[in-house]
Amino acid sequence: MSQRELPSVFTPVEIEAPLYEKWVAAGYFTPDAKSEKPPFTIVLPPPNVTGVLHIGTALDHTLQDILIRMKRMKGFNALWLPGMDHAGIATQNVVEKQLAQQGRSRHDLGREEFVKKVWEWKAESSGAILGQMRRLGDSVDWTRERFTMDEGLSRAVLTIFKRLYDADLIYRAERIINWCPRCMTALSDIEVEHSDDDGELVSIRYGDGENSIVVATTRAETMLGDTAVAVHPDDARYAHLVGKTITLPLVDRQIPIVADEHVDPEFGTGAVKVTPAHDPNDFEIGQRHNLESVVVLSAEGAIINTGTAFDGLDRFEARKAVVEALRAQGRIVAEKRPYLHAVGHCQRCDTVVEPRLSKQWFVKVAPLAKAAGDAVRDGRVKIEPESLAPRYFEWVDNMHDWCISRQLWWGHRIPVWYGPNDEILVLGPDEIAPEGYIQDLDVLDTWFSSALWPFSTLGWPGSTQDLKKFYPTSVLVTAYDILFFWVVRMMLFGLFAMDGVPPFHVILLHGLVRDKYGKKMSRSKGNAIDPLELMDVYGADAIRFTLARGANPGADQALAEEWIAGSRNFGTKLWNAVRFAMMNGATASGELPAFNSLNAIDRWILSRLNETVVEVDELLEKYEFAKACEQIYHFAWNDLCDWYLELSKEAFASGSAHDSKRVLGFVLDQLLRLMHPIMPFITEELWTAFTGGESLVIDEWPEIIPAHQDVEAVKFVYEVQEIITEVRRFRNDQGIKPSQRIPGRFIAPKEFARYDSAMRFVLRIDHPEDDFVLSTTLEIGKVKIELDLTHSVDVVAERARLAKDLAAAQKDRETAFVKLGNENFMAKAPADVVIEIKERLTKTDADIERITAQLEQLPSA
RNA sequence: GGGUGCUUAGCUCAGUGGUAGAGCGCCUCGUUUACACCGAGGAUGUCGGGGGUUCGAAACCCUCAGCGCCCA
Repeated sequence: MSQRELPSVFTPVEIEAPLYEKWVAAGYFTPDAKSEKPPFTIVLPPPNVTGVLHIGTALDHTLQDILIRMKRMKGFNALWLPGMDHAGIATQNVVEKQLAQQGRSRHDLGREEFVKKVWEWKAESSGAILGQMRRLGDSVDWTRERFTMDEGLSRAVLTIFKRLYDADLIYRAERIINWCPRCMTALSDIEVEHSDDDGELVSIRYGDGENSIVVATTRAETMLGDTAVAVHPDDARYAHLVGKTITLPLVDRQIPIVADEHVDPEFGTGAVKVTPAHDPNDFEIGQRHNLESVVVLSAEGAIINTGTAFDGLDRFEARKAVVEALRAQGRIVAEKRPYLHAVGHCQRCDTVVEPRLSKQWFVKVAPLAKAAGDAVRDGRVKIEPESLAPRYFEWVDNMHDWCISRQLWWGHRIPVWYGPNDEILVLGPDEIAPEGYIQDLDVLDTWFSSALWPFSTLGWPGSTQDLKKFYPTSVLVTAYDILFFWVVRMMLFGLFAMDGVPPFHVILLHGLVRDKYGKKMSRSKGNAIDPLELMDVYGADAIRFTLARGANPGADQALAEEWIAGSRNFGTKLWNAVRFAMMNGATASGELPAFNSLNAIDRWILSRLNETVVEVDELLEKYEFAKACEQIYHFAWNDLCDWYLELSKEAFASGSAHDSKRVLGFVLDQLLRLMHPIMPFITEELWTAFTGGESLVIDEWPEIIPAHQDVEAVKFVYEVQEIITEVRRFRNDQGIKPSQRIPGRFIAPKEFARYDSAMRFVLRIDHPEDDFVLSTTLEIGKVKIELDLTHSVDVVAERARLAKDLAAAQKDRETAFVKLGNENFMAKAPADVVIEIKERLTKTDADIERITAQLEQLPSA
């Protein structure tokens, strides 16, 4: 196979896009459903159709791509299935904003026209993230790309809805739900984000004189909808009032005072106002005491139905107005302002969410959540890292019923028809409603369809070949903060729809990407990092390697541009190493020479390579991405570039490196394979140039060769490294420039003779000539090196250097000596530890003797 | 308020009982024909505080302090 010359400078942006297009065109990412190879499946947690690639997504995708590429190289029938969800609220918001610019609303268009507009928008402007995934190198199968609103996936939605309804797991009820007055829709609990906001806590006196009671609230305007005051049944302060009524100020309604166990007598005055239509706890009190629920807030968040002057006021204006009116009546007994308290915000638009009584469709979660919890408890699904499992249990074991109605137009319309006499009819995919029936106006929560993703994308409810082959999926990869958003929901529906077979074997959770100082990234703080900009500068491989290298199991990682530059530098290093190898005739073809016939340095690098392959393989299988990257980095940069190439240079230069050319070729070939899942572009470019092969994407994972494990060679090269490091240190301490050559004599056991020229080359020590004058002797282990320094030795520097070594040796000796003198240690420590300490004592004794002798030989300063 | 983490070199982090590590940063020297996106050498830590267990603790236990996250 022929080699292709590499340019001297590596330019990632020039090679990446063409390589990616080549891979896609060749169909490398498309698995064969008919293949007998074992399947390995990942479904991409569907990104939002309005979304763009941010740094957290880049991490998520990098980890998935590493796994899928490794498995593909290992011979699995690997499928990574991409697609997007339709993101009901977000998408509708985008299109509504566009309409608003033309001064129109969706109501001007009507439902049908509006939905058509959204589809048009989707066709033209959505999916930016898909293009960005290509830049990152995601090896997804584009031929299987799906969208939650596709015909097939919509069919899945209708099917599951009917099945759940028939199993009594979907119901309609009037409940307190989270309402976003801006998006004008109900939200589920997890679409609400709580933050501690400044507010006010006002204490209001209801009633007068003996028959008065003080309640406190942060939402004064809701008092207009109060239908009771509640106190604890054992609270003596209010015993005389329970059962009586009191006049609700401003509204002049008589409301009862009820006793309820759930009131905390310690909190505030021990009395609470009860607004059943606008507070979940109050709603429950209302249920228990048959209280009326008075809705006083409109969908837009304005006061209604009170018959007071407040009707029509926005809730926040009303809050002030109500407090003023009460103050005018002398009913405000206390005010705390600002008062820090938890306030719910709409995840999509940040508007303050209003709890509001309304009729919605719900999924009865308890039985499904029980199954989802059990699947993890009994080990059918593994959460990685295991330490995050409690978080999962905490969630599934306490999950509330799931409100799935959304008052939107973009999404799957709820497949429920209401008959003329209030009949309720739920229709499956191919069923048609009778004459006179009207379909529910609402659509389903987007996650209702995302929850089906692991099997709807494979053809369910059809019984397809893909479904048989690729379900259940192998691993689902996501950040721990969105475990609940879709992973739990996929579990709920997967177990239900697929007869108890969970949707994935492993849930792999990774952390969040933070800024350099571990702070959360945000646009407003200005510390956000845009992966796309960074890819322009450093290339996709650098981003991928950096993110993977920071990915410790389940832990957040800090990221800074400098670290990415470091990864780019690593790529450049590798590039130059391969270039150097090719210049020197390294080859990846032909038989590897018999291992035992090789010199120790070749055996050492093969041994280190094998160790690295074994470790990286194990680590990646355990999802230890950071440690795997560390191993690769260390092997490539330190072992291979710093030592092997340096120690081999002399042989390459003198043309005596026949075997080493093949060894180096083998090492690079294997290393590039090992790195390919993490840095696919540069490895592909180098490997195809170096080996002439077709593509690493579809080539084999590096082989593990136990016969290459050579402890003796590793030990020997370690000694060589020690010698070289010591001489370099001496040269440095003496202020001898790296380029200055020195005559010197090696006095060493014969096993070192073969490497004499290699060491001389690295150390720039020439063979002694007739005029050699011995100036100083270095002793390192078994080796003595006599040097002729034309200028005299810097005695002071040398004395300092030796004194430092002596002190270190003495300190080590002392530690070992004390241990060995400790009876308890000798009696209780394991034998191998005792032996190790004894050896340490012997070695330090010898070192001390040697260094002391050297010091004595030095002329006095 | 209930859970749950974290605290190791200037920064970001590894290290689950046997002489404290990595990357980046820092200091010195250096263009030696792969690479200055580089090479060589170097400095830097009472492992948050206190107590305990152990022959031996960064690691195990208790306690205090600080920071974070999730849920309410």
